[in-house]
Amino acid sequence: MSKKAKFDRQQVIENATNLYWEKGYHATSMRNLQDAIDLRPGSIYAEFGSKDGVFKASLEHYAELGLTELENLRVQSSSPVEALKGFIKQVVIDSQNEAPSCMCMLAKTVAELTDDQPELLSVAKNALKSVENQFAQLIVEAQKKEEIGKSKDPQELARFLQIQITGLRVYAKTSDDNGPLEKMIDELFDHHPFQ
Amino acid sequence: MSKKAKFDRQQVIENATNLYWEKGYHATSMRNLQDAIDLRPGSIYAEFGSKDGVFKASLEHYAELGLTELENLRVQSSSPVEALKGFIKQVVIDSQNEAPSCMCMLAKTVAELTDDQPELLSVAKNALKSVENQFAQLIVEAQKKEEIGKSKDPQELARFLQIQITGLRVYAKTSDDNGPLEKMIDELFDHHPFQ
DNA sequence: GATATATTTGAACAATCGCTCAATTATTTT
DNA sequence: AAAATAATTGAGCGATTGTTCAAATATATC
Repeated sequence: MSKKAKFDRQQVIENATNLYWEKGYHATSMRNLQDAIDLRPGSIYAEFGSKDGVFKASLEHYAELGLTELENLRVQSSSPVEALKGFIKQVVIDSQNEAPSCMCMLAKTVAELTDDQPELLSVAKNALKSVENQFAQLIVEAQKKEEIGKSKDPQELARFLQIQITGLRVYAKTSDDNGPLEKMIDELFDHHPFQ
Repeated sequence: MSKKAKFDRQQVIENATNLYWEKGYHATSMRNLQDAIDLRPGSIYAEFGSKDGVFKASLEHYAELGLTELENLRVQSSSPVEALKGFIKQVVIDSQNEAPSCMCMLAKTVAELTDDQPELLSVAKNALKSVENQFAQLIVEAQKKEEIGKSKDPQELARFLQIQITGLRVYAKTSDDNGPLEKMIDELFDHHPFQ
């Protein structure tokens, strides 16, 4: 005695993520969103509650995307350091052609939002921390395989990588010459604080 | 036979900059702006033409602020490297308490805007490049004083610093522990690519 | 002090904002 | 097929957006 047929929630979130990722939180209107995910207001508000609700779901989906990609690269490669390097090359270099924005959606959100949106800001910060923790885990693994010195602090190295990625991605948006960036990525693990 | 008395243009731009710097381009409305700079629409549009016009003036003022601050630090210090380090500490650490936002307004703008605002995006990119060039100039000076090896490419080192600053400032917004960041800044010039 | 002229004011424009909800549609159970 | 119920629709709410402009105001010249 009810109607079950529904839109594909995963597909809706994916489309919403791509739009928010490209335009950012404030520049994306609910009408932009309605077009992008092909849903009428009633359905959106029944499912997500508000514009913020859709954005929150998008942030979480985006973070999940990144973590999954990192896992995939880890499985494909026999070396944790190679997986990390591959991930960084992908987000800094490849994302310029493929992704909705060459910016990291989480960093972009942290940069854009203020304390007027404390919950969304918190979601973005926590997601960045999750990625950092995943980095640290791969670094621990690399230490076990003697790819990285065992005296190094994994969390410190992971934080260092986060900072490099954020800096590199913003810089990539200001420049059309990837050469210097690729070189920086290639050399990332060959010097301090890794060596 | 005319009326000359006018608002203080410099003060108006300064107030506009502080608001835009804090809230970003899209989250700042013309009415927010009217309140912050205490001008009615007619005066604003007569002077700046549009919301974009005010933002452009703010970006240019912000860039000028940074370049001036860098020059001041250079004069105060006998060492170009110390001036650079002081500048970085100021924007990454001190800005958290003092500035409208701990983010760099230029990086924040590059991160937020898309090709829908090509001119504003271009102004922000060019301003970042100006700062980078100023870094390079200080590095050349440091090489003459043997503070940095003469074999190093000043533009490459300047680019490296820009990337570090951007990464560090975004990270600072996600974390409340400045300790690791201060340590990173202190060690910045002691390793590759500087040494 | 009268006149001319530039500046400043604030009401108001059309468009869009996030969001609501009565009405319609589609599915499942009886 | 009828009844029950959940999902979907889209018109439209009040508020806010960037911007305009006629009217009011203030200053410089005569």
